[in-house]
Amino acid sequence: MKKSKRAKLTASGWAVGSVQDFLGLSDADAALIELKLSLSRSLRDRRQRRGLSQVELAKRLRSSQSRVAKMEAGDPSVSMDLLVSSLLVLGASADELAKAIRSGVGRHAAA
Amino acid sequence: MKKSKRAKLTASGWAVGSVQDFLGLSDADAALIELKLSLSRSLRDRRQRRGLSQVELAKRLRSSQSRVAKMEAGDPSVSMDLLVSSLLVLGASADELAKAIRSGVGRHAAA
DNA sequence: TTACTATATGTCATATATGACATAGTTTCA
DNA sequence: TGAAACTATGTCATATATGACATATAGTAA
Repeated sequence: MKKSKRAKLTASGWAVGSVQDFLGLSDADAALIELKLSLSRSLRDRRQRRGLSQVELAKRLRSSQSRVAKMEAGDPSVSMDLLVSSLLVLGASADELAKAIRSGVGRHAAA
Repeated sequence: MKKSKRAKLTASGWAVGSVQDFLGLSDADAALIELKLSLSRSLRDRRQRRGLSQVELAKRLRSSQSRVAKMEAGDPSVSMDLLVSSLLVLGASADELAKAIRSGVGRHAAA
């Protein structure tokens, strides 16, 4: 239950691998972070393609602009549930979700 | 923020579609639930293939047997983060995650 | 400059998830 | 039978996520 070792470093342009050792993250932890970052990017992409502002998207999600900003920034306080459900609200298909998953999960040894 | 309309009904053999109307779930909400149920099934599959008990898996996850049981039962109190990170700890690949995603997300109209 | 729009960041009260525990039910094997 | 291993379910204290708000920063146009 010490999943809070994450860092906004990773969201701010750091390669996860380089931070992983520094923070002592397990492979699975690192993979999860990469996955969520990938979903974050997908969300921003989709929103922008639709020409929506964060405020407009927040309204559709019954959330707030600040939370949308945090979703897109890969903030550690954002759950995968929120990211995925937001993508679904934006009409993301199973293929698109799967694609984001693939590009977000690095290879790691089986535990 | 009224996502708590879920039901264990869905986990207990009910088709999501039939419950969706009853609970007044949106398409995106229903898709998210289906997705999580699919991940639940994947988790049980993987665990059993490895010949692990819930207790043993719980130890690897630094969690408890009861939580593992809830994960596999599709309990509403279980987050997608926990499901995915558990699958990753069990060595699930990107392909396998993507597959679970695909089979879990039903088609729904773009919003 | 000012005013406006969009996005980012920090904080907080409340909602939800989590691990742990107790206990009940189930399966398996003598 | 019965005990042992496994799984399900309910509860709770604590941890984490959430929406909302304030405020800051960045860009744009007048």
